[in-house]
Amino acid sequence: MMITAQRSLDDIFNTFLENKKIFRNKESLTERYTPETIPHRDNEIHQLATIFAPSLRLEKPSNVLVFGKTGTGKTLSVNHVLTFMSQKAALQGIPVSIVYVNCKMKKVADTEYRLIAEFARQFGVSVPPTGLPTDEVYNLFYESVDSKKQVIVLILDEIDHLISRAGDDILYNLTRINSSLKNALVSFVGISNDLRFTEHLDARIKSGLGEEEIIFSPYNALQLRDILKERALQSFYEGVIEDGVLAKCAAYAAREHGDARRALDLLRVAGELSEREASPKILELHIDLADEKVEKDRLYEAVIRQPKQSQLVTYAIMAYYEEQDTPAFTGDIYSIYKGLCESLGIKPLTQRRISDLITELDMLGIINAKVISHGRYGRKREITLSLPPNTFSKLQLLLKNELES
DNA sequence: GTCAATTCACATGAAAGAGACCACGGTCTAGTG
DNA sequence: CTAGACCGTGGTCTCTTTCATGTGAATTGACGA
Repeated sequence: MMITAQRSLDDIFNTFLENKKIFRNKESLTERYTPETIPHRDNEIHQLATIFAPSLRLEKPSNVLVFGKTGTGKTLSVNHVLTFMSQKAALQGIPVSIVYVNCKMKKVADTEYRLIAEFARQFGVSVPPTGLPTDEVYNLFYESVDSKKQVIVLILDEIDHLISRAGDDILYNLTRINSSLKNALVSFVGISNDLRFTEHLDARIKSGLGEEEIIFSPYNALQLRDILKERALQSFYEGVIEDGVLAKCAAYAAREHGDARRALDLLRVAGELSEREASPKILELHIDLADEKVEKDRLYEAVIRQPKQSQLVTYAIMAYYEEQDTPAFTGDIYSIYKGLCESLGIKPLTQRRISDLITELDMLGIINAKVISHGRYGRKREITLSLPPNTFSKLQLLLKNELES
């Protein structure tokens, strides 16, 4: 990167043109891409298919909960099975509809109202983004769906997110939808990243929603390598990948928790890096660089996208560590934060709120916060920055600009 | 020395408020024939 | 007479504040050996 910055523009474009390209089709390394086959998921796919088969006879399939860490192919497999099934149903003239909703999408489906509204919308009813009572939206949904006998499968991706934001009443209402419908049959697929997600649920909901449960275990390094091999075939030209690169990439991703998405990300970024360097091949070195870059970009991105108050807190934490080596506690951070607010002319939030913001930053991986009891000296959160040291100053500058604007 | 009570400095929960957004229905106004 | 502008009401949603309760080990102080 540093090298390219010093070369003249002409040079850069020339080398880019002259160089043999590395990517054949970058698309197949991105998240949007749906592969034809899903390696190492035969069992799960088989289970899913068995569960949903009854819908082809217009019987209500069981509700399913699908668990697994990110990048283990949950969404992919579910979509794969259900699209296949709906195509088959369409051929035979069987009324089966599949609706997919990602509950994590902000402003789309992260509250009860929006979720039902989104369902209704997918069935062709126009629902205003706000303003209606929630049961009104339920009624609109019922009307749109109940006109004829049909099977409907609602996929709720990242359902744990919905629950944590909006409580589990939603699920209770959802599981009772069938009793309000005369013709249509509705069943649910809940997809969750959190394995312990059902622990906090009401028992009735748990049994209602989780009639069947499927667990997607993480990929191991070997399986990841298979996946990478397959995708690499489509996305890169032949011979541009040095031996051992895929294995290393797989090993890096397996080190986290067998996240295929991350593995593909790494490979893509490594490809981009080597292309930029005008290297004819992707080398193992590029995987290392990519690993660093992916992590760094994620951090920057996360910090920049925070609302102003969270950024202020982050800034306060960095300011603290500029002065001190001892670990920071909530009280320390709060007083720095208050000082910052004063100098910027912003009304400071209460400590209660800051405490929550710190928890959020921790979950995003921007900082580490651990509750430690210091006995007589209280129970505090020990806050440390989880930044590689070389990113510190850059991030600080970035934040400063952001805050001043 | 041992043990339970105390204590600190917050963490964590619950509830409710503020302010933004929006739909709907009713009322008012200006323009039209 | 009617289309459009303009309220008022009631709804959701996010971010906060307020009030209340919980927490875990260092410290304290009573107790007995």
